[in-house]
Amino acid sequence: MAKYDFKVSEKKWQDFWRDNHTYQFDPDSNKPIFSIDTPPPTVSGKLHLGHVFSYTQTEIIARYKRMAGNNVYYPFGMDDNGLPTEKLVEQELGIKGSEMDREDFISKCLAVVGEYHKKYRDLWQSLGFSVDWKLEYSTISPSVRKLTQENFIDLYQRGYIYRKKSPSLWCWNCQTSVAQAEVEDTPKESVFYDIPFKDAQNNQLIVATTRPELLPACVGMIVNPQDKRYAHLIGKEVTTPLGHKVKVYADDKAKIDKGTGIVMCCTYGDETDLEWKNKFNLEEKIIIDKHGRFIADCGLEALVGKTITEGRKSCVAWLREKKLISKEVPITHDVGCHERCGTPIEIVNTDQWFVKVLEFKKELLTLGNKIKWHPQSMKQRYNSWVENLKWDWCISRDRFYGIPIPVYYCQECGEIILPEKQQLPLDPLTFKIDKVCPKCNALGLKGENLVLDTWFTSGNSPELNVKLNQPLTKGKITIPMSLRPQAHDIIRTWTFYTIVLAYFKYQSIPWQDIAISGHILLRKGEKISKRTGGGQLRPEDQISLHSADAIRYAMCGASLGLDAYYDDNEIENGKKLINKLFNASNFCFMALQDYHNPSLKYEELLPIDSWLLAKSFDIANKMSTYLEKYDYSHSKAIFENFFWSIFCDNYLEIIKKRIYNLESNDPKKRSAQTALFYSLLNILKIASPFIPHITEDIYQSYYINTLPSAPLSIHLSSWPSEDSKNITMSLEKTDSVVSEIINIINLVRTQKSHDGMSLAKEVSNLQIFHPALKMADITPYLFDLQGTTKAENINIAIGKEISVALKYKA
RNA sequence: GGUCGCUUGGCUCAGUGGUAGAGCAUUCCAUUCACAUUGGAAAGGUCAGUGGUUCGAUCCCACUAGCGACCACCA
Repeated sequence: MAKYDFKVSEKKWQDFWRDNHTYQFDPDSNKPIFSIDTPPPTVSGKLHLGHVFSYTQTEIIARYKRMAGNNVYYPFGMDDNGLPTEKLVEQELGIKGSEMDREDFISKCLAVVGEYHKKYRDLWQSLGFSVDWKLEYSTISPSVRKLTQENFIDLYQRGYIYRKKSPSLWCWNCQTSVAQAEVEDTPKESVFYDIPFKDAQNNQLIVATTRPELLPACVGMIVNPQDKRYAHLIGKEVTTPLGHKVKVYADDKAKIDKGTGIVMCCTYGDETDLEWKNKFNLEEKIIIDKHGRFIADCGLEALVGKTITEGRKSCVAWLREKKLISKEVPITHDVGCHERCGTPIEIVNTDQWFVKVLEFKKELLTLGNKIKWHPQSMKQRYNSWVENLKWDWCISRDRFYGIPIPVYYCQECGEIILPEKQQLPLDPLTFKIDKVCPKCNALGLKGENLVLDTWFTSGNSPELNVKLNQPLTKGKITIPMSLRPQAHDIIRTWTFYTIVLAYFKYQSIPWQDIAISGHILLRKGEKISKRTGGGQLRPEDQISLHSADAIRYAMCGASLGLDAYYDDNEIENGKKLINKLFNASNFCFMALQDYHNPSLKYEELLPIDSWLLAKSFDIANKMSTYLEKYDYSHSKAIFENFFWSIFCDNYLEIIKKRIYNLESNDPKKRSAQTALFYSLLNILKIASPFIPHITEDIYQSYYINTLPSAPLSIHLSSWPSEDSKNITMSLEKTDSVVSEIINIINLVRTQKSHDGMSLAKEVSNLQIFHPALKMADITPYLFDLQGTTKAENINIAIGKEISVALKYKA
């Protein structure tokens, strides 16, 4: 018998599925629709094992749902614009978006992105994902651009989007504004500098700060209202080391026990400074520009033109020289940094566009409650994010490769002027619209140069699925979709933004269910990060080394939502299972050589055969219960136990004598064959969502020709289901006896093992002692029992406990 | 600081209000009739700690400790 060669077979069946459109969405089907809001991966380089982990878990669900009678809508998208993609292109081509014509840069981006589409698609296909590739979308495609710009205009006109010049989160390294969700706390080494200020009486007043370079931007001092040390200063003026006079204010946010208890408020050191500036109506002193450099009139000569880091050094040097630092204490503290580049986020006053979210917290929490979360505990992350929002969603980015904000300004009065919807998609930098300012009648219009946060597009993925590919879906996909699968790191971005946009556009939840997967870790505590991408372990290599089925198997061992390790052991187990399935099937087909005209009548089966078959349906039911809850791991575990332990180790051994020793027309043999024929089919079906290639291979080698009206692919067959009466009848009648029979067999095996005998050692007499079973009970199993134990004679007698005594043949 | 989750044999993890389970690792035994990517078996745990509820707690409750994550703080 030829060995199973996954390298040949996996490719063969992937091609087969593609050529036969096996997973194509059928808009004319009457089956209930199960629609999956697949995550469009960010095109930012290579896909890593983290992606494989999360997507495989969804893939299993898609396959199960299809077999369970649903019309599965399983599309694929690529999020191929925005900052990560831009950086990829800049790195790959050695160019800078900021140094070239925007249109030219974008066309270069599109070319690079096209190559990555293919790479991504190839990887997914090599894992055997049952995606309908005709339903692919890209977030930079013209139709998505149009839809996104329409949405922008729509939400702007309905008052959900506004433009404002205000201090916002800014990454000077990436030269763009960022949203709250893109800020990541990172521990940074720093130093607390004690700097003397002076009060009106010329008394020293020590202020501790980690950001001495912001001294020139100090516009106020804050103390805690309860702090007796400084109570006398509240409302008075103090003098900074630079000679500025600033007033002292009281606010609870100043902690008595932190630093020296007195804080300088600078525009802007952090978000609290912004709060205080607004609360006490302080002036704004901007000393750092958009590029993160100190401006010419920043107020301290030593800082001019320097970056923030250099500026801090120079400032400290300057202060030391003037003997204005009384103490330096090194500390490590968390600093909000840009998740993409690690640069500390600054607050810079710029014109940006925002989506209102702060005033809708209550509604957003209500919507979160209407969605079913799997696992449920993940909802808490969404809740705490919404509850703690501090900024409206900043959707504008000062970058190049993204969907342009479709807005024009009157050059005379600055009025905002929108294009017509039929003109979309457009780039206002190059596309001229022929409009007169409605306010001042001026003619000259200037296009907006900001582009949209890519989440503004991908956060609308349910609508993309509804509106794109209309000829293929015929409007059958609706909101809410059935399922959003994703990993837990993007709850505060993708989950949140999608709920926001679905609320504004549809006053609806975007999906019924959300299934949150965990992360795959390389070793304890070692994440596959956005920046490092899993080191040497490339999915492509792992697949060609171990097979797609084995990798898939290894990816679905951990419970939904839990992080897991990338474990060689699990891959080995997967390979063993594939091998076992192949070999067991070969045995079955050999046993079925003289089995023709399959038909299933329970009354024609021996008890153990109907038991096995009923058991296989029962297992399928149990798996189904788990899979309906997106619990692939328990489902896999009970499959494996059934197949390996019950089917292979016990049942196949039990029936061997009937297969080998009986004539073709013997009803006892035919009974075993019928059980084999149908239970192996069930086994292949229930394993197929997990290991689709090997199961298809086996199915195609036998069932396609023997099963009446066999579907073209095992993946188009239906999940095993049987009249529950047949299952319960067979199981109730025989379950306890069969488990006693298996017990007896195991006891004999143990005894032989204990006696140092081969399991094939012939036994002249097997004496069974059992508290309840009588000869009549075991008679239907006697033939099998003889075959399994190699016993010539078998007797049973009453005994306190179950036990066996063997008399070996000489 | 707040919230959520976790703590079970050497490792990775299931699990249940009624004498603890799996896989891997370890040790021993078997072998030619599907499979050495095999089969059989042994050894290995006071289920993190303390207290409570209960006839009975690994499971329910409270507290404590450790780990992880999310959120907040970050002068």
